[in-house]
Amino acid sequence: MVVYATIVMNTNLISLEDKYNLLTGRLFMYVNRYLAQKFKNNAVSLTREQWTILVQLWKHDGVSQQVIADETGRDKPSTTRLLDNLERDGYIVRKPDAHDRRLNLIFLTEKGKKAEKNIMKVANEALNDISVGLTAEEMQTVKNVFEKIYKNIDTAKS
Amino acid sequence: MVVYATIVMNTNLISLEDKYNLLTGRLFMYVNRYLAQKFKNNAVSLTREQWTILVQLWKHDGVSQQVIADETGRDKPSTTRLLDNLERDGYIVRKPDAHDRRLNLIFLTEKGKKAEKNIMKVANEALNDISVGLTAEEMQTVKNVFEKIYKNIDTAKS
DNA sequence: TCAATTTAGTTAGTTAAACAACTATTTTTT
DNA sequence: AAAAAATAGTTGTTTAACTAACTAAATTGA
Repeated sequence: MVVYATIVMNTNLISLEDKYNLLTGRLFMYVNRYLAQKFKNNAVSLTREQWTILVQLWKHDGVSQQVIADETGRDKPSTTRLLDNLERDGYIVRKPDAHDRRLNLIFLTEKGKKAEKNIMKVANEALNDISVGLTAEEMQTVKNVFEKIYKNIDTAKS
Repeated sequence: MVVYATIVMNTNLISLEDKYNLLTGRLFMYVNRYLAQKFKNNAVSLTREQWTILVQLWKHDGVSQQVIADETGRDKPSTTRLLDNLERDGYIVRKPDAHDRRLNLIFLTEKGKKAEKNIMKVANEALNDISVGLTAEEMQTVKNVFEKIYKNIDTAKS
């Protein structure tokens, strides 16, 4: 009886309640909401999703939509529509690739390039606001846990 | 110079890159996708969001929409529409409160009650799949970090 | 008591994610 | 070289989040 209980505990140390609370997206809903508020209060008219695309483009633009989709973990239709809105709002332009006519290469406009400094200032403030009091050790653990979960999902899928 | 660098490091031990990667919703997107896939493969025709509402109702039904909104961290319009779909699909019914005619009380139907066992079996499998190899200590740290972030957001808002 | 405020819920409009189905182009295979 | 398969991107449809504006009912407070 005691032995059995021990075995169960060793293979499943974490309550379903905990897993439920940690993995079902509430934190991200709140973080998203906070970032949106922060953007709004600082006259940054971008969504979090648009911002994640721009973050990639500020590292390197002139890449295809598929590259951006992969870098941001989205599917193609979601990426198409995010880029539609970023193009409409003048942050990016699509240019057909000269060597492979299936590809659109995505370039930042002047507006898109100039926006980086202020937007990242606001975004970094938001990230700092919400991570007050976190230690490097805690952050490392969270990072490891997230990595494990990514791998678990990848394993389970196949 | 060295002193200054030390001060900066002590108050900001965590890289922006790390904060960005951990707090911008990618894990959640993948978890959501995995849960949706698991539901589909097991003939559970619910979204993650609908499921989180049912989880609350399985604990106690007969509560108002506002209570459900608060319990699941959503605003009222989102809750209204999730309940619209759950009602359309026969999992719940709305009944006006006899004592306060502003309130709709939400009750599980027979279908809603009977669905619990199978749906939670599938959901728990998914939660177990993605948390393979996590230790209780890691989980506790993640829990603490999430709590800190909740508090930070709450503080920063006001 | 009755006007003002608060609370509960809905509706409208925008953005985004998912899947499926589609076109156009390139690459592979035979 | 031509058919088949793979790749890039778009469009349509459903679900869900957010904000703002709205109706109805209850509470408050002058």
